[in-house]
Amino acid sequence: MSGHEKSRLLSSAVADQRLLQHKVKPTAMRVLVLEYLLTQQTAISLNDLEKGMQPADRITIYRTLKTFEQKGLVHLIDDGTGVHKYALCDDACGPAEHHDLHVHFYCNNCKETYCLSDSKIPEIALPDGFGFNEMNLVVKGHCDKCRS
Amino acid sequence: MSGHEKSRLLSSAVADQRLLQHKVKPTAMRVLVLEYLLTQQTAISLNDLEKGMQPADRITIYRTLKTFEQKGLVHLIDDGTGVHKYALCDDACGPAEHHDLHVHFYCNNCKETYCLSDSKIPEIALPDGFGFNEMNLVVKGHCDKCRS
DNA sequence: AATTTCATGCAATGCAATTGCATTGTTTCA
DNA sequence: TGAAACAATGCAATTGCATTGCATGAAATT
Repeated sequence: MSGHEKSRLLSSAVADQRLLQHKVKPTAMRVLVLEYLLTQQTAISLNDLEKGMQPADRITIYRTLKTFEQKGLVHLIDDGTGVHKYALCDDACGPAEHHDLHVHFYCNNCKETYCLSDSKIPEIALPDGFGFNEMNLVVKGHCDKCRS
Repeated sequence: MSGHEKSRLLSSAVADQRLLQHKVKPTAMRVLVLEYLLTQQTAISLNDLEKGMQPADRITIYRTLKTFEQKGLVHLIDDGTGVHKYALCDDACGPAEHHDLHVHFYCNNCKETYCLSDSKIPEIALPDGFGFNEMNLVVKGHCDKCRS
């Protein structure tokens, strides 16, 4: 390991830890992506991620996110805009299943997508014979910043 | 008006009525699309609509659906598959707003998308400062046909 | 050191939504 | 009625994004 590598690892011990916990090999790229995600308050698209951490290859980021998703670090959000958004999972998420059954909020004004971790999705009464597996609830409106 | 045209109009009085109610000029194309939609039990994609009523131009169907949506005849459903689905609205829908705050159900087995008109979306508690406008709730699982 | 496995980067593909433009049909109005 | 204005249609082309193929490079394992 080079000196540069070592110092990088030291400065990103948190990210490394998190990667290792989820059995993801902490490469430079992955640490960078994870660190960037850690700075975000809202979900982010591949495009914005690419812009924010240039120079970095779009496809590599894409595959990194896919790996993160499979290992339970990140969940993919479909907010209805047509473009995928990504956000860090709670610690409780693992490779087998995501525990992100929370509400997502899309602000029609600033176009940001929030994870409302505290707003749980209530029970829905389904017609007879229908069996529940997963669900996706997106609320749209104006966020706190855009209303004040 | 030709005899053929007249008989067509007579046989599709229901569709014509519905179009006129929503201030949509009942052209041949629009009547055909609406009649096809009336036969559907589940939401349908542009692709399937095109296949089902060939020969008909894909783009024209697309724009017809867009018109229907704007006039409150049809609502567009984002079921998370990435392709848009369309379904007829309740009579209560108008041009200004859609009253389709019902749950949509996607069957992971038969890939059909249902409008669960009777399952209303419950109140969601949002964080302070967040204002509600619209919402989209998609439940996924297995439908009644695929479980029996 | 050699082999294998994994990560990365670039190019290319695929799919669906959407737009531009020319043509045709329909309404309006003098 | 006839011409102008407008709306609907059809075809071609474009866009935007997700996704895959393939070749190179790095890392781990023996």
